[in-house]
Amino acid sequence: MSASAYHPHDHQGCISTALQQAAILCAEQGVRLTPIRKRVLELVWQSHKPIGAYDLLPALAADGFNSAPPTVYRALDFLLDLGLVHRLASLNAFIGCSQPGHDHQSCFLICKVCDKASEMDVEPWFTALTDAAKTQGFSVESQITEVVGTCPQCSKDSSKDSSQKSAGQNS
Amino acid sequence: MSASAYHPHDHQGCISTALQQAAILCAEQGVRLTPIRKRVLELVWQSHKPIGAYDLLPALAADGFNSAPPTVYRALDFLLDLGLVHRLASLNAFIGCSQPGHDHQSCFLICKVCDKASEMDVEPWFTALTDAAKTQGFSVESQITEVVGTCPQCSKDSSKDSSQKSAGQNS
DNA sequence: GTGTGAATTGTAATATTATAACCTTTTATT
DNA sequence: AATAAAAGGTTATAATATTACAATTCACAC
Repeated sequence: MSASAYHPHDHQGCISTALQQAAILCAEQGVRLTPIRKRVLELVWQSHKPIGAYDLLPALAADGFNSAPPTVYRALDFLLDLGLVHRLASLNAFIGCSQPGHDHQSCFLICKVCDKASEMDVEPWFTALTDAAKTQGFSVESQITEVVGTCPQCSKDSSKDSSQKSAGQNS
Repeated sequence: MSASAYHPHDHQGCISTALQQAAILCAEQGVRLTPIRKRVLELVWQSHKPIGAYDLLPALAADGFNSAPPTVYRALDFLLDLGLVHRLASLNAFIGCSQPGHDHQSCFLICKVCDKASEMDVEPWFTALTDAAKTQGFSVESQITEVVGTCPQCSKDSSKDSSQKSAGQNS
């Protein structure tokens, strides 16, 4: 959860937690977490990096699900609406939300070396932006902040050798 | 310049200022502001809203320039590299930079009513963001923040009537 | 001022991401 | 079972962006 996505961790645990939370959230909202939606959420979480919509299609096909763009976009839209996944506009890719259900403004730290991304809570940042915008008469509704840099794992790796690109620290 | 983009203003002045600044910047950097590049910059500035790459093509064609996607993307890439324009990832659109040459972290306030966008300096809070990331071991390189909300002009308009979509306040 | 290499532009094709439109199936409810 | 709403299937296409390579123009050395 707060176990900074870049480090090795029990990712299977992350996935099942996410699926459980999703089931609860859908029940609360009275909406259906259908097999396709559930599978898409699982696939998004399974990826160690933000994943593109089209990258989900082969896996869906392999599972015997229908596999055409509208299918996956519908599922993603559903998950986005519920806040179960986020879309990273700068990457045209999707990532699981680590605090679904909490209506929060988030910020993504995207590592330019390993391409992984992690969500950071930025309530103070958001408050500052909102206030600053307000002094200009602009009323804020939502925001996306996407930060590019180097994650701790890759910083560490590069201080040792210098050839890594998403090597090692998986799952 | 800091005349909050949403309000009526001498936009022709904005454009010529931008072109002059661009010429200076290119001279400083020893790069060429060719006719195509200059025209693309002008067109981007001429637009009252962030403008898509493909929306630039007809105007280029009308000017007798070559008009194919690579042409405009090359020009845009050139301008992006120099910091003369920004790309708004959430809109797949481009907008002129109001402080070119100043290596700055900015934030865009995008009005969901009139679709115009304005750049806000976030240097003051950027430090806080960077520090927060640093406590997680993430070293920040760059950042994009795109805020959606309602601009002052549209807020004012909607308090009077309720049917406006980019009407009126042009140029 | 000519030759040379680098930068820029032209051109055609194609990749990638996302949506529209319409029809069929499934689900929940009566 | 009848019905309406939701979800999914299917085909086509829109919108955004890039690759690859050829032709041209430019800057600079000679």
